[in-house]
Amino acid sequence: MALRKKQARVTIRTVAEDAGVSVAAVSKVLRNAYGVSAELRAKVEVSMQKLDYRPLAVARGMRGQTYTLGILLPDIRNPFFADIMMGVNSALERTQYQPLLGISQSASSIELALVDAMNDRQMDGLILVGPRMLAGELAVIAERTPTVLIGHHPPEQSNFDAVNNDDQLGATLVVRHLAEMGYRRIAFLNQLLDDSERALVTSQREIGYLAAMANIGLGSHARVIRALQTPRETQLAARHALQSRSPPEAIFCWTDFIALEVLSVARDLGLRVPEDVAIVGYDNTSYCDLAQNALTSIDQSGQVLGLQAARLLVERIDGRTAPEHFIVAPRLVVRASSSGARRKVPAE
Amino acid sequence: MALRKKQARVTIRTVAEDAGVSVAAVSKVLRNAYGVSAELRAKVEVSMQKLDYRPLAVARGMRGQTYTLGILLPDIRNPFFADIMMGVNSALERTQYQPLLGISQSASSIELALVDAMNDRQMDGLILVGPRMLAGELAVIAERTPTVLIGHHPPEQSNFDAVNNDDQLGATLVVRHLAEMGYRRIAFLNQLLDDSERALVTSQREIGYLAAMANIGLGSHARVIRALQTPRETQLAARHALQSRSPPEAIFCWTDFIALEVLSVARDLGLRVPEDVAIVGYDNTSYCDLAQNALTSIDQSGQVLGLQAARLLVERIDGRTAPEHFIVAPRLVVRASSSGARRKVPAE
DNA sequence: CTGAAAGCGCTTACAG
DNA sequence: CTGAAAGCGCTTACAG
Repeated sequence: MALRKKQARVTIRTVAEDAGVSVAAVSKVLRNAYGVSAELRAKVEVSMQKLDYRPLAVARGMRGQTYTLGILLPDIRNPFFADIMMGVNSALERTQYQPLLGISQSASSIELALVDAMNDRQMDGLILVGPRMLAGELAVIAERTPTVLIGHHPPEQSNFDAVNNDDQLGATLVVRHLAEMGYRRIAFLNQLLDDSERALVTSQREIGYLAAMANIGLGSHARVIRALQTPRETQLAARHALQSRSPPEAIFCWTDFIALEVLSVARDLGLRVPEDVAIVGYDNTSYCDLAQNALTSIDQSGQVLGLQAARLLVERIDGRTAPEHFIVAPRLVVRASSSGARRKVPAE
Repeated sequence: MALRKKQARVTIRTVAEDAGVSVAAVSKVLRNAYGVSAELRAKVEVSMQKLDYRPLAVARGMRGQTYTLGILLPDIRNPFFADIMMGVNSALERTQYQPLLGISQSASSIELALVDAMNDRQMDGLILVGPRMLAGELAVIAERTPTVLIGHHPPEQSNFDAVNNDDQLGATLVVRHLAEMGYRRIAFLNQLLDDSERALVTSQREIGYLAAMANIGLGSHARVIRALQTPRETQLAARHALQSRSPPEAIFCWTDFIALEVLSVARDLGLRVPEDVAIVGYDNTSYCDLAQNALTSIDQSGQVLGLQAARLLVERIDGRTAPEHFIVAPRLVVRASSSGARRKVPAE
């Protein structure tokens, strides 16, 4: 008298029997494989519909694909990643692929463990957002599973695809804008990184920042502040810089998220923004638009990045091996945090 | 000459041969099943280590568990969910379970599709955060898969567990606080919901708000504003309310996220906060602490909610069937957005 | 305590 | 174009 759960699952075999065809035939219809007549396909589709058949991804994965894509996010707190996910979702909407997310909390050890966990679950492909891993580790991962990176500038030759905005250009746009507004002591607030992380977008922004400062003759005013990306460490670094003997006139932060913390510190110190100090972020997340923030930022079109990454990944799963690198142009969005103040143009 | 990929995967059979035992024995060690001698276990563990064996979750799932838990988030943009995830992760850290996230964008149709996708992937259990589904749909889901809800108050009898903060009490704390500060025309800004969504936390907050207003004699001042949770709709509703003939003196928003939009509108309208209008949120997310927001809010300990949900889910997977409902006490965190103004205590 | 065999629900060659 | 059979890597009864 086994009552519930005993309503025998609808499998590919049930469908085959109902349609009066072989199991292999149903499998072919499922995969849109070639070599099935229109009539057979129609019969099978009717039965699938009637029986409300759902293929078990886990079983498909034993021989073929799981139709599951693993998305690795460093940090769910940064709203920029929501934009990326919107793009990924819309690219995958009409496909059989289902994106599933893992959160690494920006720790490379967790990243590696997550990739292992995703491999154990036979993900068909991986999108890694801002990974902290070493180049060698990335190569090993991509060797096994089709992989696309977002926010990580790859070496010349790689076995994965990459999608980025032009981070050096983005930083250049910020520096030029601030210089035009009359700011000279422009600092860059970056994450605390080690040498293995030069490929990260934030390093690229730093390179662009330093080059732009030099190019417009402000090289001697360039100053990079580094802090772990916790609120506490960020605030300490900002407070320290703003209270130093020769405080920056403007602080360009590697992401909006951090810029909001700096804005908070400036307010706490009684500084006027942008009169006493200008603040600029990166990513143009939704928070920039709020009147209490009015944060100048660089729009790098997170949605486009996500969409392109998903598109490239599916291509790669389908067999492409030549690496592609998709680059989006950054766009400066000026708001009150860096504009409107009456500053005199620097003497020189 | 098949070169790469041909390095034959290490399977349970490889391990069995290496250890000189049966495949079944390795499986038992893997599952910590009873009936294996210490020596056999030791031998197997040495071989697993040596061969760097990783069981394929997908294959395990064919007969047993996949050791994968599906977490359904309505919206990755609300930073409150990051707190929940920290709790989930820490509860699962030392287990074999891997949480994987799906984002529903607050649409019940996507929620249902996501649950289907997760079932196709044989998730061992589900944590649904703030689901919009109907009670009947939830019951069907929980019948099939062990399920825990966060932020959704369940009916008396249910076949799933629930973890919540006491939303009615939270709303009461806010109303009392605002009344004490001298505000009388206190409005509540809620989502636009239909009747089937009474179980949602926001509805519970509304009930608590209305009851508290009545209890302290402000019933005639109670006013519920409803808006879709897009920035645009939220701003329109806030603007409309604040510019009406008898604008609210305080606006209590169902979540921080929305309160920040209202704060922005108030600033845009040239209103002083909290002198002209007080604003209060819910969730006490990290943004509340920023000086430019200084948002009074209710802390409902997202981390604790996530931790307890994961704990209850594992218990349920292990066989518990009696439903549990875990409730966290809300805590009011007062900041400048509702305090510090010199308001006279209401006449009566 | 230990192991040989069947089976989970699919896909993949391979015949017909 | 169609199908019977083997197999993916595990777990589950069931014998021994």
